[in-house]
Amino acid sequence: MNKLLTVIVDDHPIVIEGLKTLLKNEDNLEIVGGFSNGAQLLSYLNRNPVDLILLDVTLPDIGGMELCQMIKAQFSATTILILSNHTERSIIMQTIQNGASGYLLKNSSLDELRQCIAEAVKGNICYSKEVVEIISRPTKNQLRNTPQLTRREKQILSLLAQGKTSQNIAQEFFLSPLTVDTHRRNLIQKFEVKNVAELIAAAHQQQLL
Amino acid sequence: MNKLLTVIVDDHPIVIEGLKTLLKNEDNLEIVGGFSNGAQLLSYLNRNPVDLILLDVTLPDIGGMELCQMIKAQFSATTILILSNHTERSIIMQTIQNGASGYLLKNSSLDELRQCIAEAVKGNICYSKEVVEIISRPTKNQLRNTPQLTRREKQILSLLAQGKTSQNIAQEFFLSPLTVDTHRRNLIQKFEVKNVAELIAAAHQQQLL
DNA sequence: TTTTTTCTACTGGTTTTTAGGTATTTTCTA
DNA sequence: TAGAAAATACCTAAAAACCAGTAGAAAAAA
Repeated sequence: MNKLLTVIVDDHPIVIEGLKTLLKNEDNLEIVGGFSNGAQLLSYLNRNPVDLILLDVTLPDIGGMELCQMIKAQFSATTILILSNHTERSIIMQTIQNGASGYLLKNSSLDELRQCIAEAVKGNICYSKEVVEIISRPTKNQLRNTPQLTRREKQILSLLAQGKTSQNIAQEFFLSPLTVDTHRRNLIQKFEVKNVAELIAAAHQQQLL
Repeated sequence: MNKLLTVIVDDHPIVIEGLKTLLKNEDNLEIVGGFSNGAQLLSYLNRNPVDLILLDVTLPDIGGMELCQMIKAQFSATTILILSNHTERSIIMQTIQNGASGYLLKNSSLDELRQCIAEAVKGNICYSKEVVEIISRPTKNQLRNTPQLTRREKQILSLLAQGKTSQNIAQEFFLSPLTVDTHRRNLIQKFEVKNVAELIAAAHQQQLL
């Protein structure tokens, strides 16, 4: 079996060097490059085959998220492992949504790194222990103030998210526009937001849309 | 080591029976119950300890998503594995966001099921092969019509999602409200939506917020 | 340095939302 | 079956959003 052609992308040269040293004795992979920004990485990918990318999310020129998407769009066979210090749930979830095969914190052990690499190239998705902890603990915000919505309110919320006006909605449900208005106002009250725009954002954050 | 106390929740009794039969020879787990709706499950959980739940997302009384959240809020030690036929990316991602430890399609092999259970109780998150495939392929929709936003537009989009009015935004950026209005209109055009509410929804779907 | 894009700002008019309420009927549910 | 919750509907008036344009200055790209 060929060695995994691996590149490291991080804006701290020290991290790149550290990883190179840590991984140089692994007999199943070979570090073929280290880059400190997204542009360098992309230009390398265009000229050379790469199996695995260890990617930091904070880069000087481009967000890791976008980069992730771009790489996956062009080089879908390449596996991406995120290596980051961000402990926010939403960021972790986003990287996976954008095609990453795993997420590790930078203080992960070499063992964890090894294991995740192994899983990732097998096609699985893998997180380090702490990351799983973050993912599985429900955001306090999320569960605490999730308003209890009635059936009608849910229906109307969903149509509002489709850009419908009160009149449109009223027609769909054979209601008076004034009624829809009332529901809309109750929604805004329940979510404690200022207007429909913020309402949609809040509803989205709480997975209600 | 004690056997894993496992319950199965599915609205098709046949599936419950099938799983019971398949898993009855596993020596590390014991099926202690099978339920066909969410209410039954919750009432059982309130009286009995359960380590693992094999959960279908489509139930007659309550959505699997909500159920997942509720279980995790009350019984955080219980591991949830989703067993479903839905192949939509968004649904899969949501279950994980709601605290599930994995996702399997119902046509998964017994081996995959075994492996996922093992991973899940170890605290990892695990998907069957097909599911990983679904997750890693970028939604065509998502990449295709993601509009290219300018710096200002991004800033304004984000404030709109916070329920700010054009005047508020104008003040924050020392601009004329009319200018903000223009940007807002350009955003609505670029996203091909009808108003700000739909704009926020669209932006959210494309991970721009 | 020219060209293009982005940012800025305006006019004028229409539609919709938002904020303050009130009130009746229907539907759960205890 | 009584009481609570939900759904329905209305009024008024101000505020904000939306539509359809135009156009100069600044910044970035070619």
